[in-house]
Order: sequence, then C-alpha cells, then structure tokens
Amino acid sequence: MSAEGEELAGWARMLADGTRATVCLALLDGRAWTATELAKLAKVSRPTISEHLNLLVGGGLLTEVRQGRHRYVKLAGPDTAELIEGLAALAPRRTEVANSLSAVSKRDAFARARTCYDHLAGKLGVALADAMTERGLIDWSDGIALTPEGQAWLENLGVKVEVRRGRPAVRSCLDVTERRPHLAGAVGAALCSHALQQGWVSHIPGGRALKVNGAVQAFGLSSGV
Amino acid sequence: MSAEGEELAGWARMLADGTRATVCLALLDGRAWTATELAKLAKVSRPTISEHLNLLVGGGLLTEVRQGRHRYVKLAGPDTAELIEGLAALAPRRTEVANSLSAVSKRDAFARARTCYDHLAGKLGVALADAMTERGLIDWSDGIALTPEGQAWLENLGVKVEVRRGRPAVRSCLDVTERRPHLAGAVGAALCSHALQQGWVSHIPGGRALKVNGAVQAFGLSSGV
DNA sequence: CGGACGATTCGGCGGTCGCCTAACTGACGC
DNA sequence: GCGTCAGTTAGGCGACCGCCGAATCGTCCG
Repeated sequence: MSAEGEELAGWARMLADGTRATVCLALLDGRAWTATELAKLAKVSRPTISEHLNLLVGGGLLTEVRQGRHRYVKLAGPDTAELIEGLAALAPRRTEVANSLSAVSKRDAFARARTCYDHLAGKLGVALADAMTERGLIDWSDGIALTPEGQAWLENLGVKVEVRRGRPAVRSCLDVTERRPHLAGAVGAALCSHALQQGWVSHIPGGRALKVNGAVQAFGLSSGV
Repeated sequence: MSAEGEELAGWARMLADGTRATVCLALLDGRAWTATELAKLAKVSRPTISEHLNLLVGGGLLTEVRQGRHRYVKLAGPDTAELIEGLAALAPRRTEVANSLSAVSKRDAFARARTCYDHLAGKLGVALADAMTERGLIDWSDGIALTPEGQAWLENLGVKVEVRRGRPAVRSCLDVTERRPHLAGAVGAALCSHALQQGWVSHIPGGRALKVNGAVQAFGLSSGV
C-alpha cells in the first residue's frame, strides 16, 4: 500500500458514500446549497450532513461560504465537476422506471434541457452541439476544437468567454440521457450563462432542469429541437 | 440518498481503499500483472489481493485473463485509465523525501521518463509535447488539436495511429512530476508504442520508468531533453 | 429580551470492510 | 504420482464509518 495509493484512495473515499455522492451530484447544477437543503435532499439528519460537508470541504472537493447562520457549499471548481461527471458517466446506465405522472414530466423536463455543472445538457445541449458542428463552428476531426468561424460567431452573438488557465476552451461531455456528446469547457459555460441572462432558458425550481424559450433558434442556428 | 448517488458511490468505492488504489496506479503502466505480483507490491496477503481483484473485475474497472494457474489483470480500457489519472492529478502534491541512494536514482529515473498508462510521460513526455508544439505539429489555441503538419509528420515517421471510436486523437494529460501537460490520446499511445518498438526507449524492470536512448532526437525533433 | 431557526458537537450504536491464518483446489513439471 | 506453486475459500477478528437523538452554540427578528 503505497503513499500515492493512499492519497488517491483519500480522494475516492470522499465520493465513496451514497450520501456524499448524492450531494455532489446535486451540486453539479453549479449553484450553492445550504446544509439543510442537502440534508432534506439526501434524506439524512442535519448532524449527519454537517459531518459529510466538513469532510468534503476539508478534502477540497467543495468550498463553503458562511453567511450569518447559513452555510453555503458548492463544488470547488470545474476540474472537480469534471471529475464527478467522468465518474458518473462511467457508471452503468440506469434504467429508472418512472412510476407516477409527476415523475414522468419531471424526467422529461430533465431529458429535454438541463444544466450540467455550468453548461447546457439534455436534448437541448446535444442539439446545440450538433447545430454548431453542422455550421462548422466546432471541428471534431482531431478531438474537438473551436474553428475561426466559431470564434467569429461567438463575438457576433456577444458572448464573452472567460479564459482561465488550465481550462480548455471547448470540451466534449457525454450526455447522460442522450448518450451523445454536448459542449462543455469555457465556451460551453459562456453559452449557458449567456442563454440564462438573455432569458432564452430559465431554471425550473427544484432541480437542474431548464425551461426552454426558443433556445437553439435564439442562438441563430436553424436546427430545431 | 438517491439511486444515482448510490451508483456513483459504488464506482468511487472501488478506488477508496489504499490497497486497491495502489493496484490501480501500478496498472497505469498498461501491462497485465499477476495476483501475486500485486500482493507483493501492495504488501498484503494473497487471499486479500484475490478479494480486491474480484471486486475490481466485478465492478468493471479491471479485466482479467486466466492462463493456466495464473490470473492476469489489467485496466479495462483508456477511459478507466483516464479516470484514475484524473483523480490522481487532483490529489494534493506529494513532497516525498527520498531517504536512500537507490531511492533517489529510482525517483530520478521516474521523473526523467516513464509511461503513463499507454503514453510517454516525465521530462521526456513533456519535452516531446513541447517540441511538437514548437514545430507546429499540435495546436493549443483551442483545447488541443493535431495540425495537418502533425499528421504528415506521423505518416512520415511511419507511426500508425489506431483510431478507436470514443477516443480522441490527441488529449493533454497533466504530468505528475513536471506539472505541465504531455501528450495522451490515440496519438500519444501510438508514439509510445512506436518508440518502444524502435528501441528508442525501453522499460526499466520493476516500475513504469523508461531507459532513454536518444528519444526526442530519434523523433527527428531538435529540442534536447 | 426571548423565541425561532440553522448549524454543530457529543456519545453511542450497529453494520461494513479489510485483513489475516489455515485449509483447499487446480495446474504444472520432474 | 508427487511435490510445488498460483490462486481461492472459509472463518473470525478488529477498526472504521455512517447514522441518529439530545444538547448546545450563534444568528436573526419581533
């Protein structure tokens, strides 16, 4: 049992509990949650969630902001989000059975459009990536890359991409419901926040699902969704 | 505690033990190991390693081949290798103190050149990536991509890149010792196996370290290492 | 001030998990 | 056939871990 192994195991251990994993998946929406919200979501007591959050924050997977009597936690950054996505994508495909009307509509909304940490996913996200590919804005021939046309399109749209060291401009992310790639990375994040800002999509309370108001059409791309 | 959370936790749990993590890190060399070799490496008994391997194979992280009285295991594929790399790269930087002469030379060899699953890493890997960048063979402006010059260079060198669905041609991988990216993906793997085949580098028994015989010069790139 | 509320600390219970030794199975080779 | 060697099964021990209820701390607000 090597020192490196012990370190790796330490990181994995943070996600190796059902409650903590549930918390991290919820946090994939990119927002900050309070401890009580997470306790309710994960169906455990407040003391229990408190300990889990201590562990996750202490381990560097989450960061926290204390405001008055509230404790807000969120994922530490894009890299940790990608890690969780990566692990979740590897997991065997779940074949969940929706057993009520509300569950069905909830699942459908989730499949139609949602956020994936800080970018767009679901049918919407995949359709957007497809439309961009068709228009020659992104190029998949060697990995994935933004073309000069893509850069011009972004500028024209008024989307400001926040370039941060160590984060690729474009990255493909396997869509959990569609099983096909959608657009992540700095450009994916910029497009998502732009769409939210412009009101093209909006959060449906209580989850990662999004309400769609035009969306792909609003981006000036012809493909329907 | 959601069903998705339980699934994610299940995967993480496989790496959440020091012994299993050590095994997976060793398997990052891309080769197949026997159970007894791994038991010795991880400093546990054979029955113990046997159970761990059952768990890892059953979970789909490893695959096994039975030959006579031997059980060979290796990582299931590039995606699982990338996952482990990703987690390991996130781990806090270790500041290991080498406390013997042999440990020092071992560490130095490891830092100089080694394999990272199926591609080249260490000073050599980073230098190769740098040289390729300088020569315009790969382009980093948007993520990472192989340029037309790069494709021509590979053909000229006689390197056959095995294209497999779902695996990017080029991928950057953060070097653990250098803290700078080196080249992974299908091209990275092809270059590594080519170099081994041509005898430009060779395995030093007992680890992932490589003996260098020319290397970057052999690739026809001017930059020294 | 005093009640309400979010969050934390403490103590303890119960289940899981990693490890070992001892004994067994099955393949190899003289 | 008979040691030898790789790997497995069985049983049991001890540590760790996730969980909770009860009590406490600190902030907010009427």
